[in-house]
Amino acid sequence: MRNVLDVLEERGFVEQITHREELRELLAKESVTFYVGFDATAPSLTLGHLIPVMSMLHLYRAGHRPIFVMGGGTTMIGDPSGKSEMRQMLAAETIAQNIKCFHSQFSRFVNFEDGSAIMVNNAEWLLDLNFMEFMREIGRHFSVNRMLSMEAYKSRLDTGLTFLEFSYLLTQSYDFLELFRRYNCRLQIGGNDQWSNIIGGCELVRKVEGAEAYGLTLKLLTTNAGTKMGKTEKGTVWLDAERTSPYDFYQYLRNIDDAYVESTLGLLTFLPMEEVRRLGSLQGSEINQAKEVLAFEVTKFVHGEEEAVKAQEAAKAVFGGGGTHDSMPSTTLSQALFQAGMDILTLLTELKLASSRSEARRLVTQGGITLGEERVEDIERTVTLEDFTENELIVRKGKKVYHRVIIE
RNA sequence: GGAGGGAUACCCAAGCUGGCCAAAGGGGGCAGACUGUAAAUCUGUUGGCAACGCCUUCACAGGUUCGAAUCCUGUUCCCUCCA
Repeated sequence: MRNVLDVLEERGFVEQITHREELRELLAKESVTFYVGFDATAPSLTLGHLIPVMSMLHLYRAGHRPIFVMGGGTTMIGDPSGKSEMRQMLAAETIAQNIKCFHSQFSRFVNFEDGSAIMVNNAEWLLDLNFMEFMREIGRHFSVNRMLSMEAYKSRLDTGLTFLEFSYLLTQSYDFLELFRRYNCRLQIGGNDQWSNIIGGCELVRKVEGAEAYGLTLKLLTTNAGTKMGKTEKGTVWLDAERTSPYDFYQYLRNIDDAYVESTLGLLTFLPMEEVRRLGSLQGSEINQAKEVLAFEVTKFVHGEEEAVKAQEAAKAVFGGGGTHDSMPSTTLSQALFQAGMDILTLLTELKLASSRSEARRLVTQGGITLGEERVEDIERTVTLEDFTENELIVRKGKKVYHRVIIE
C-alpha cells in the first residue's frame, strides 16, 4: 500500500511539512492521530473547507484517526493570520450553534460513533485556563522576538495588533499540546496561512513533552484572481444545500477556470491520478468534459448522487438546448399577478435577479435579460400570461443565470 | 497621561483654498462583444426612487452658511511618537 503522504503530495495537497521523512515513516508504521482546527464562524462549511476535509479523508481511509477540533475557544479570540483587520468576536451561543452544524456536516464524511474519528471543542480546555498558570507553563516557551519576525504578524505591525490577537499563537499551540496529552495526537494539518501557528504547536509539544510532533500545511484553494476559492461575488459557496443549492454548487465547479481543473480534480475528488491527469490534459473545449466530471464528482460527494444527477441534468437541459429542468432555480407566483401583466422590473426584483429596480433597469438596458427566447429591450415591457408556456417562463440573466417562473 | 495624524461608496484610495460632488482613479462586481457555460481582451455600468427631476450618502451628534465630504464644536474608534 502506498504511503498516504505520497498520495497527499501527488494530489497536490501539501505545501510545507516539518520533518518530512520522519513523518512519512511514522505514517507507514502506525495509526496516527492527527487534527485540523476549524473556526466555527459560520453555520455551515464552505467549499474551501473541502480541502482540509479531503486531506483528512485520505488519511482516515489509510487508517489514521482524525480529530476535528472546533475552535469554540479560539473563535472567541480571532486569528490575525492573513487578516488585515481584527475579526469580529462572536457570541458564545452563536459559536455553539455553529459547532452543531459543523458536527452534522462532518458526520456525512466520517464516523464519530465508533471512535475512528473524533470531534472536540477547544473551549473545553481554553475557557477555564488560569492566566498566571498558563503564562508560567506555556508562555515561557515562546520568544516574542521570534513571533515578531513571523510573516503572520509582520503585516499587522503597522496597522495595529492587539495582545489578544498576538496571543492567538499561544492558544493554538496549546491546543496541540492538549490534544497530544488527551489523544496522543502527533500531527497538525492546516492551511498554509497556519504555518506559524502549527510550528508553534509542534515546538511546544516537543519542548514540554519531549515527543515527536509534526505539522503539515495545505495549499490554499485559490482562483486566478488570488481570491479564495469558494468565495464568489455573491458570497460563499456553502456545503449546506439550504444556503447554496446543489445546482449552484455544481455550476460553480462547472465554471471553474481551465487552469485550475486538474489541480482541483486532484484535491476535491477521489479519482485516480491517471484519470485526473488525463482529464486535465484535455485541450480546448474538450476540457469542458473534465469540468463536468469535476462538478459531478464533488457535488455527488457533498450532496449525494441523486442531487448530483439532478444538478447535472438541469445544467445540460439549460445549456444544451434551452430546455428546463426541475432542479433549475425557480419561483412560483400566483397567476393573478400576471392577469393584468407584471412589468419586467418588478418581476426581476421579485425573482431576486436584481437587488433593486435600478439594477433591473440597468440589466434590461444593457441587454442582459432574456425571456424565453426573446431578449428584452424595453424597460416598459410587461409580462403577461401569454408569455408563459405551460405555466412556465424561463428568465435568463446574462449568459448563465437561469430562473424558472412557474404560475399557479 | 501628553503631542500629532486619520475615519470617504463592496475594497483600496483622491477630494478637504465651501457650490461644477452621488463624489476622480484602481480593484472587485454586473452586463455586452468575442468564446468553449473557460481565460485574456475590448465596451458599458456599478446609492435609491414615481428618474431630464427628486431623496439618502463622505465615522456619529450638533453648528456656521443661500449652500458643507470640504469650515467650527463635541463624541466615538483607529494609528504614530513621547511617558
